[in-house]
Amino acid sequence: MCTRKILTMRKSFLFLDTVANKVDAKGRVSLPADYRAIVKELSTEIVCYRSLTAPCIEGCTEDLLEKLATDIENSTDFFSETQDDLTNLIFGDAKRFSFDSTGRIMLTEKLLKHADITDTAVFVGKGRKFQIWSEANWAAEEARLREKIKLNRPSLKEESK
Amino acid sequence: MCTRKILTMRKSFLFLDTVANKVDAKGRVSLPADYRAIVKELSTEIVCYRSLTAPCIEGCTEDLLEKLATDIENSTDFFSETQDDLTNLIFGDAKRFSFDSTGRIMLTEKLLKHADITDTAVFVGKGRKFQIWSEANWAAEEARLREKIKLNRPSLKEESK
DNA sequence: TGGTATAACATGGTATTTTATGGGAATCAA
DNA sequence: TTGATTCCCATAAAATACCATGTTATACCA
Repeated sequence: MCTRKILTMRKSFLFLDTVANKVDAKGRVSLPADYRAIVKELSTEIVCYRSLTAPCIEGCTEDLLEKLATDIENSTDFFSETQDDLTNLIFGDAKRFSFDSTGRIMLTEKLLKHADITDTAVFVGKGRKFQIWSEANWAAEEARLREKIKLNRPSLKEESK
Repeated sequence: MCTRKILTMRKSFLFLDTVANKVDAKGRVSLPADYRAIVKELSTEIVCYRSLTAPCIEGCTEDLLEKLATDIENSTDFFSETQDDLTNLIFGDAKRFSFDSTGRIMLTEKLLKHADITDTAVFVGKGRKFQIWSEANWAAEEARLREKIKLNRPSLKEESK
């Protein structure tokens, strides 16, 4: 409630945190309350699509896709042909999801299957976007990321010593 | 109180000092008054996440993360793999914390555990960020830091002698 | 300068509100 | 009808706002 008020005044629209919510028999999942606050504030909608690179669902506000589309329109050189292809894939796959009065969305079979999600959906904030993972896949992914950071930033390793 | 006035007039928004506050059974801790003044002044919120390099919690204003999100957006392309990994780690772990009318935030189990905090949280200012340590871990860390400085800057050793 | 009144703060406790989640009725399409 | 989707209600747990108190720090005055 406090959050909502502050979001009303400011412009901070970051998807944060990691939340695990249950997927019930009907396929319903609660969108984390913080995420809902963002959607309401921006008067936009949630859009989800299969991640192109990982076994997870990716989501963002429709606003962001709008921005992406505009960027592509306006600059021919900024986006490579490959990226253009990727964009087509995303737009083709993306679907709009609105939540009911209790804050739940209903993910499709296609998405759930791509992410190996059966009974629990893990929402992972990514700033302007977020991802939805199965518990097992996310555990593996997080481990991979933390390992990678250690290797790529020896200076950090040094500091922690 | 004097602090607040100065903050109002100047643009000095540094987290300073070291303050030890109690963590109650529910995980509530008073955010140091000076820190709260900064948050209010900037009309932002506090965001905390597990330090990547040390057994402590790290915190900053949401503004700072906003800036980071924008920088990442602009510096790399929409589909960059590095961007993907980085954003997952940072934003996925970060959580927004708003304090109640008495100035307390409620830290999560995950964060407290990472920092070995049970009953006392030590807030350590770091300028734009701050850290939260357990008493024991902070004592060790401070000793380590002071020792390191001595070795790296013999001139200081000379003076203190 | 010293002493006292005042305000701010940390902290324990309690009440109220959100939120996640299960289940049922209503709506709609095949 | 059947199967699925949307809407609404109920509830338990968790998060949040609010109240009260002792203590400390600050401001004020003699």
